[in-house]
Amino acid sequence: MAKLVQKRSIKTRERLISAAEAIVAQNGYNGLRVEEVVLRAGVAKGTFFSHFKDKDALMEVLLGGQMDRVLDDMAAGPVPTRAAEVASHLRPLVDLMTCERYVFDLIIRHSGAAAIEEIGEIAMAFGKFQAVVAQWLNQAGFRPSIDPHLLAEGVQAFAVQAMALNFCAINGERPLEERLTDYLIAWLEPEKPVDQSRLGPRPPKAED
Amino acid sequence: MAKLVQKRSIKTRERLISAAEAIVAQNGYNGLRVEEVVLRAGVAKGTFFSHFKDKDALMEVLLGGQMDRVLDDMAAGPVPTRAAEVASHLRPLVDLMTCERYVFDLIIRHSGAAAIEEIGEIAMAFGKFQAVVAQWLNQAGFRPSIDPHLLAEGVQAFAVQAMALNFCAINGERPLEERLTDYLIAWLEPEKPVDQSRLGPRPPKAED
Amino acid sequence: MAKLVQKRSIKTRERLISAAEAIVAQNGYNGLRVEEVVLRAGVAKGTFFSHFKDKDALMEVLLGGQMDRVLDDMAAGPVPTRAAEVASHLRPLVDLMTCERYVFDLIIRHSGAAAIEEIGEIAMAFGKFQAVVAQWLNQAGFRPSIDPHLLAEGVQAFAVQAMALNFCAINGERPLEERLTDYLIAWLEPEKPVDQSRLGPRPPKAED
Amino acid sequence: MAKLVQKRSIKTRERLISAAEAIVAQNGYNGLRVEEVVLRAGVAKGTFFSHFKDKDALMEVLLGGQMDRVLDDMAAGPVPTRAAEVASHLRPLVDLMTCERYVFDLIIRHSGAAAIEEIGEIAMAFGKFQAVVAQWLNQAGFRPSIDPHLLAEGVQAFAVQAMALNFCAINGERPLEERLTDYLIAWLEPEKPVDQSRLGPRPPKAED
DNA sequence: TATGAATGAGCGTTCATTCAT
DNA sequence: TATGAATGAACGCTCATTCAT
Repeated sequence: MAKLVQKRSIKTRERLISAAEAIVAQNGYNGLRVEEVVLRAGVAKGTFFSHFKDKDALMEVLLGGQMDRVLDDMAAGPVPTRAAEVASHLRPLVDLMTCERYVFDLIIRHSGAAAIEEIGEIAMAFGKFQAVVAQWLNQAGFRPSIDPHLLAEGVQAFAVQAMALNFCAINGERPLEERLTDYLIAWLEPEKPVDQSRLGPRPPKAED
Repeated sequence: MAKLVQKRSIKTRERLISAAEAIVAQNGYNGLRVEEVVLRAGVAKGTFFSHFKDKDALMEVLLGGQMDRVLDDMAAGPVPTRAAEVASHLRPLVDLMTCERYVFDLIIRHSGAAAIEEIGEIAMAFGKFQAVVAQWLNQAGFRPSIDPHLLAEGVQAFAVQAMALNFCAINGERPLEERLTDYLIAWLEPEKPVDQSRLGPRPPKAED
Repeated sequence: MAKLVQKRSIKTRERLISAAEAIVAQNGYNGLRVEEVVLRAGVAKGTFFSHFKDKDALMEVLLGGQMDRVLDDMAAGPVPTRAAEVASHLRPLVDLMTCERYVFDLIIRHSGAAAIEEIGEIAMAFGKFQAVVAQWLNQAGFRPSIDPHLLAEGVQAFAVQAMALNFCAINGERPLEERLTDYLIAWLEPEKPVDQSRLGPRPPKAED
Repeated sequence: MAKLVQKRSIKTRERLISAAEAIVAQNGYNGLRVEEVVLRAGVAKGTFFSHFKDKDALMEVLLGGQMDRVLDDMAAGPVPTRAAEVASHLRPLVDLMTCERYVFDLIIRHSGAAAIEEIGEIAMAFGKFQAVVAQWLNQAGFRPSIDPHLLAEGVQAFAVQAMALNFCAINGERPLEERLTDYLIAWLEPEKPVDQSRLGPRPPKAED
């Protein structure tokens, strides 16, 4: 009996999420309106807010879920063996995170949990991301003297940086993946420096 | 006459900025309301928007100015010669950027210019940051085989990452600077890997 | 110029009130929705709340205005010379206050100002009511040994009591005005006691 | 078995009431939420509504019970022989009714029954109040030419008026009992008019 | 009786930004 | 430039009450 009641609740939650996903498919994440979600799900507004603290909480579930699926694919796929491959393997996640400026901002804002009780889906996804990448780097044998978790944090830092710069028209010329590749080569394969000619004209320097 | 008008205009702008600074001192950046700014400055709301394109433009002036001052100090100070020193030299900038979550988000959002015509104070400050750090790294001779500008971008990426993690209760134990130092050692002194025992509790060591 | 701007504001306020009055005429006070008011007035919701603190504030203006008009008529009309006349002269105000249960409750709730700065239209109307009635009683020479203001307060007390009882099905048989008349005779003409047969069968008493 | 169920039912009802009383003690009547009541009582929300028609029904039980106890004390106590004594004897009831604005409004709203079947605890308490006061007035011999029940209704009207005015900051200076005393002197002892100087600051007098 | 998820309908808020004067 | 009323488009909230199980 208690279970039946719970089932109803779970069903409602799923209907809300499905409705939201349908709207996102049409209008994008930024185009999602709580009003429309409850309309499509056929539930009352109050019901929405008894399932999700606020709109962001729904967003967390939606985006966290997407990230999770992408990360599962990444984890299931082949292990990249070179820095450039790491960059290209990150593509699906990067594409998701940069599909909308709104999405990028939201994910970054939720990338860490403000409190241990508040670990949301996105923060969890970032944890998983760290684990997957650390596993990759470990297996591929990148910089074995460095803790793979530290390396993985660096990969995240560079990925975020590359994505952030990608939203700037000023840096728009440079493809995101190319920029990320350069970062990762320098980070993961420090002994094999980036081809400097790619960086554009450079003032002569003493040590050059 | 034109001059008089200009003078009045400049004065108004200054009054708006002063008012804003006073409010920030009281309520923080996040607590700043345009309403209150114009109230304190004794002008109409519309006047605000004839001086600043939008609220963010004011924020840019306030925060960009702060960053600028900090960067000038950094540039005028001694050049760090080891990764750990780089981390500690970044302290003032890091402190400014992490004084409020709102400030961090805002600065990150404005760290790159959306368009070439729209380069704001914050984006400029990041340009300066890049220049200062590249200069440091160049002079200190970190990883000479790598373009100092790429290295500097990495320093920025790691600083941002360390700051972002600092906002998470989950990672709260670890001091920001310690974390950043580890990043920078691995990034700037790849041949001298991070001491892995630092990731947990750490006994004092002779070479410290 | 400042005046012109104010004029716009006054016009908007008037349009809100007119719209509200039209709705009340259709659906009653209880059927008034803020949403519909702004729709009819053709203004934004935010505008409503910059003119009225909340829905009750609008209600105060509407009902306070109505009360005011009724009281002006009362003041302009002839002075009642007997208690029964006082009761009948109060009719228009009583009718207004009992037109809806919602109205009665609201008026009672706002009949006194919670703070001196918060004197609303309804509280003011009650002040005026006191003045009008005191004037009546004074001119008519009711109980000259008693302060007319005290007498007027009593009239208010009895009127409210009669109205309150009128909302109870249990007391519904007795017409409001009849009940009020009995009260007022006993209050304003104590030497001329109420006809006791009107009160229904009564147990015999020693002093009867 | 039926008895067992009844017992359980009665116990549940009692737990609900106890929980409500505890909450009232903490947060006042106005701060009582059905949610919290069921939480404290350890039952489901629906259970509440199978014991009480609605929230007001609970309030009736709580407040009606309080009023009842107060009225029993009043009935058991000595009979007031002068108007001023009536006012002071009403004190406990007045205190209860004015402990919160919410309580006053609620009691007034329930002071009469909407229908004969719907006579609630509060309406019953008012019936009792009428009986007690009528008995007092009859025994004390106030205005013997007037039906004590009419007199008692007047006492209620004046008490309510005095309480209502007491909630207004505007009339805040004047103590409730003093005001009520003046009303009752004029109502119950019409031949002995209120000393008009009492309306302002008042010198001590011999006959007091 | 007991359960607790769902309801619902409107209120009030937010506050940067616009625009007619 | 200056004014300040008006905008707007959701969001979030309220919370007693209902109802299917």
